[in-house]
Amino acid sequence: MSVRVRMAPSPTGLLHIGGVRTFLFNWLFARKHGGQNLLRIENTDTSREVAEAVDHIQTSLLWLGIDWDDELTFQLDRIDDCRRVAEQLVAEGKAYEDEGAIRFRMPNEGVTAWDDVVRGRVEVQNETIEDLVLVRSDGRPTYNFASPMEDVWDGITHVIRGDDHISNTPKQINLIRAVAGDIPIYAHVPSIFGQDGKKLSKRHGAVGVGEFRSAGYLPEALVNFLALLGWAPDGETTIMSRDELVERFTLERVSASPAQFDYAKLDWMNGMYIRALPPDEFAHRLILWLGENGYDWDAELVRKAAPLVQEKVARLDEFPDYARFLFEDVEASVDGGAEVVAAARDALADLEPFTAEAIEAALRDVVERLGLKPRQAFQPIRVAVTGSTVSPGLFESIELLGRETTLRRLSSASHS
RNA sequence: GCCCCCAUCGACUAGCGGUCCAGGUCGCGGCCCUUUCAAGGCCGUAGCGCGGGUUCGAAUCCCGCUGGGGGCACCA
Repeated sequence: MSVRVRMAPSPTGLLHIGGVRTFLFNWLFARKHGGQNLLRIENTDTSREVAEAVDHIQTSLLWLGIDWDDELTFQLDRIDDCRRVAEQLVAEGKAYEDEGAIRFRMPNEGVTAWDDVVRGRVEVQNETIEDLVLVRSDGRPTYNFASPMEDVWDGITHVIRGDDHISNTPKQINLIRAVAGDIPIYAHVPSIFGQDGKKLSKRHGAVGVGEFRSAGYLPEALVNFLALLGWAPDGETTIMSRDELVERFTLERVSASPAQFDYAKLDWMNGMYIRALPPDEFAHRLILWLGENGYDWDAELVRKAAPLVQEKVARLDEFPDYARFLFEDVEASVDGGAEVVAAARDALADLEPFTAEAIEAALRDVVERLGLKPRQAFQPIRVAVTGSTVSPGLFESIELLGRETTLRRLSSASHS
């Protein structure tokens, strides 16, 4: 039997990173087995907000490269089918009316059990399960009715979802039995905590996919990182391509214990991916990111500046701080070092050619003449030219800045 | 209160009875490189929650405790 799984988000404003990790596991599992991965929106109304959220969900997933098969479906579209099933269950005596709602009769004795792929066998005493409301008195089916019914109708073979659904599972199993559907295989993946061990929330930083995107994370790095949260192929490998992830992923190796989201490690991994990018590709990503985030910096200049910062940044949003001096005026006040700054100005005034190599030779010459240590000499020049004590390589920076602007900043700083 | 789940360095994890005085990665500390910041290289730091069993032998199996988490809705 071919594998069929589903991603079933609620249409809320932001796609939570914890949910995305669960969806990623679905996707990896489906792709690994050549199966299908469906996208099913668990909506209960059709407001404009929902439409926007659905849009946002799709955009976010596609940005991460998590795609789906077939058309996406909406829970709301199947409420009539749900109602019919509920009526049938009432007719069969398996459900009953209760103050206008329809309730499903749970068995009163025995146990309901399943072999969870990540947790092993889970058993629940039936006497602890209350009769489940299938249809509310206003006629709308409940989640715990609609969701398992959709799993049956969609031919879902494996339900891979968050562990907050564990206690729903025995209810859903009993319901599926009652309608003579096939019980899917369940895999309950652990939740993700913030760095204080509490539930991941806003105050931990980014939690929505969009926030990670605008923070300058690369989707492939985020996917790699997320995959390793609660899953590991062997305990040694950390950097894995998407293909390798697909090839090596197994549900059996998903951990049962919750993981904390470590932003520092994500940053490290993102930096690894950035440095591994071909320079052209890095520049391309930068240009796109800058455009998405309100910078109208000259693309050609960005392309030239990109190689100077590629080794230095962990996230794309660090680029502006390094390269701003190339695009905007800077405050160049040097305190101390006026002498070397002035000498640098003179050395560069007529330098030909105005290349990093020649600039370095000229400046090193100045440093030697003045009897300074490189460290002491270059820092005032750096501050004068870039307006910051932290910058890309000085000589390359000066070449890119150009003679005219460089001289102006050097002059201005040496007179202050 | 009742039910269910979880428990290895600060973090992510490997480990599925002996090969583990516990391995990898991030972080952190030190050193090297160096025009700043990074990157890179090298070295180091740090852990099996507690108590009982089972066994010749336990991080690995069982029970209890403690600590976390989730659920007990006409929410999803």
